[in-house]
Amino acid sequence: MATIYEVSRLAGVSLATVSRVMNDSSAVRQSTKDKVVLAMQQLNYKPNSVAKSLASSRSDCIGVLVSELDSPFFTKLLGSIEAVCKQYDKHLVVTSCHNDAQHEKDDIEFLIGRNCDALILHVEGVSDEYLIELSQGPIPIVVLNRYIPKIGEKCFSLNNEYGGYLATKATIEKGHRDIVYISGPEHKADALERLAGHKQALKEAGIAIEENRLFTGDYLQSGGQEGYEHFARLGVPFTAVVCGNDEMATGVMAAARDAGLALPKDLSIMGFDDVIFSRYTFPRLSTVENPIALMGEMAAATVMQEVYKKPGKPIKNLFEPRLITRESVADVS
Amino acid sequence: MATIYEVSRLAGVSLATVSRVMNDSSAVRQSTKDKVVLAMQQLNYKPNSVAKSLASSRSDCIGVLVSELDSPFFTKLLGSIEAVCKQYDKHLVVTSCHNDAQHEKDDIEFLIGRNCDALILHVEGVSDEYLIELSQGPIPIVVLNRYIPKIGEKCFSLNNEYGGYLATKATIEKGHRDIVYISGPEHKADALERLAGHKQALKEAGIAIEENRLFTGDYLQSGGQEGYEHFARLGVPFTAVVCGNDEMATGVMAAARDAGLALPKDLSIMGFDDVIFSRYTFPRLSTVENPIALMGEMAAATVMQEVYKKPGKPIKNLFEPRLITRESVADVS
DNA sequence: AGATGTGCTGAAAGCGCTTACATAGATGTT
DNA sequence: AACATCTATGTAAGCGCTTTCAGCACATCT
Repeated sequence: MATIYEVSRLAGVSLATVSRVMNDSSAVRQSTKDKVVLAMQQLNYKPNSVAKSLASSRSDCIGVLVSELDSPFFTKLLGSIEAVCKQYDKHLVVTSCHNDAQHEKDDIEFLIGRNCDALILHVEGVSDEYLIELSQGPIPIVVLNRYIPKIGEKCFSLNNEYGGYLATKATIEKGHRDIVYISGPEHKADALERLAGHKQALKEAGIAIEENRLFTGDYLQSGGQEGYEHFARLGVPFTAVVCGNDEMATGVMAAARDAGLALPKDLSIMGFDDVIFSRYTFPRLSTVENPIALMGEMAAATVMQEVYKKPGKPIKNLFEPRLITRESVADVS
Repeated sequence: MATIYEVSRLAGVSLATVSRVMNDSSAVRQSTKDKVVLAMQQLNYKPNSVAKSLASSRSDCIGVLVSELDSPFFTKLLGSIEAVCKQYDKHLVVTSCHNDAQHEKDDIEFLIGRNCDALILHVEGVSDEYLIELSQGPIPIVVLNRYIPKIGEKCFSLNNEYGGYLATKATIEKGHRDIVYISGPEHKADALERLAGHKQALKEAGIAIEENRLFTGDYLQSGGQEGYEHFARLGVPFTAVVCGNDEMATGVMAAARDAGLALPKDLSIMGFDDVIFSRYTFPRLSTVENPIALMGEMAAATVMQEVYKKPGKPIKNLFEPRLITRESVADVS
């Protein structure tokens, strides 16, 4: 691999000039520029971005930290972030840290050590305080799916509580009163917020909130399956199950169908997130839209504007959920 | 950020010794090591991996290039690659290049310039020759979903033709004779191979291969939808549609259902890949297993063994598809 | 006693680039 | 003609590490 030194030799100029041509960081006479460009082509010169990064303490890389890689949720997120970055010629260093605070910290430090220009974080293990402190450090961060008042302008999140409220309210409006809820894991803030919204809707409708109508799942299909079986075993009567996310909703679908139920006639199911496959299920899943892609886009756009001073559209931090009515919730009124 | 220099000062040793402690690259007396470790802790020292990378021309990073980020296929792939890398403390630099040869080349060069220790490539634009040449360069590569004889041991791929054969054969065995096929894009090798397998199965069964029973889609849901509508408009009779991948199969499902058909009674549908949501559909999709996760794992394992000299299980390069019989293909015999 | 080896440590030369700062030449000003 | 002002380039000092080489202290062998 040719280095800048060889280019400068061949072109008969100094290192500094070559560097200036590469970055067009200051004026270089056209004739000189031509010589340099020619030399670069002849040597098939490719700048070494590691050296560049060390010297300039910039990297044109954005570190992204997500909980998992292999879920439709993160797929959507990553895809949208990448699309924005690509547009501005920035690159992604992706790490996934499975919800464990220490892992998350390690990964964040790794990304910082990589000279990432900014960090986009979807973390659930570390504390608010840690993130606040981090945000005061030299490297800009934005956080996804989490709202921390002190650094609100760096947070991109959904009004989960309202989403949970919408889901259950819509179910009630279809005439359901015997509703069970399958929540996401207790250590996830969004799961708790959605649950709070659910309870709010029940309360407004004057429906009692009973502990045996709540099951805590894992946000995976298996959680939905277990939840359905749990309630069936318990013998509580229910005509609808509202789920903390779409994956669990499909789990319920599978389990209910295995139990011989016709959907949605015998059982109504409500999801949350509107991930890609929710419109492929049968019956197509009624759910709450979570504008994940938009959030990712906004997060990335923020970085472009703040860190790289690129012009851009105004930024939006808080997203409102929207009910998506398909066919999985039957009318029983 | 503290640097190695400050650590060496505080510990009263040389830079070299600190470096040796960090990497335990050669013997250091225990008492010296203790001093260094203490100093590191006191200064909360974090090594700068960019500097490390420049000095050592290693990066502990593996470059991954995929066509898209936001598809269940790549999700599965990335997830499995990441899992292996994490185990060995290696990191991923992910890029996506939307099937365009020039983009792919640019991205590959970017990754090389990043000092990636190895490249895992899922590319469809660049030529075999380019990849062969690349593989002779200083940086090791493996290629996914593509078989290039000259560098066979670096390729990880599925026997797509046999998979296509299995899918159609299974459909025929259920008694179908009027079968249409929705293929993936013509520029994708795997799409063509699957189609070849399909034709082979037809031939064996003595079913004529007709051009108007073939539609070329885009591997997306929309392609399935368009395909169904195309055939419906054309008026060719068919009882089954075999699809180049699961996403198009779900597209067919949606379109067929919109047209008022009962599935699978009125129309049988066969997919390919067994991506995550294929078991969530209704009827659950019969498909061909594509061990994507396993392929990713093997690719990553190869890198660990070859590049980092880690011990590991034997590597497998060629994968055999397996029929997964669910409920989307009805028996009409 | 001298030769040889062994274990640990330090000095210093990079890795390939950026970026003050200095400088030389051209131009303008009085 | 003397000076200031620009503009375009070069010089050289890093960025934070790794790694070769040499050297020192000590033990071991003849």
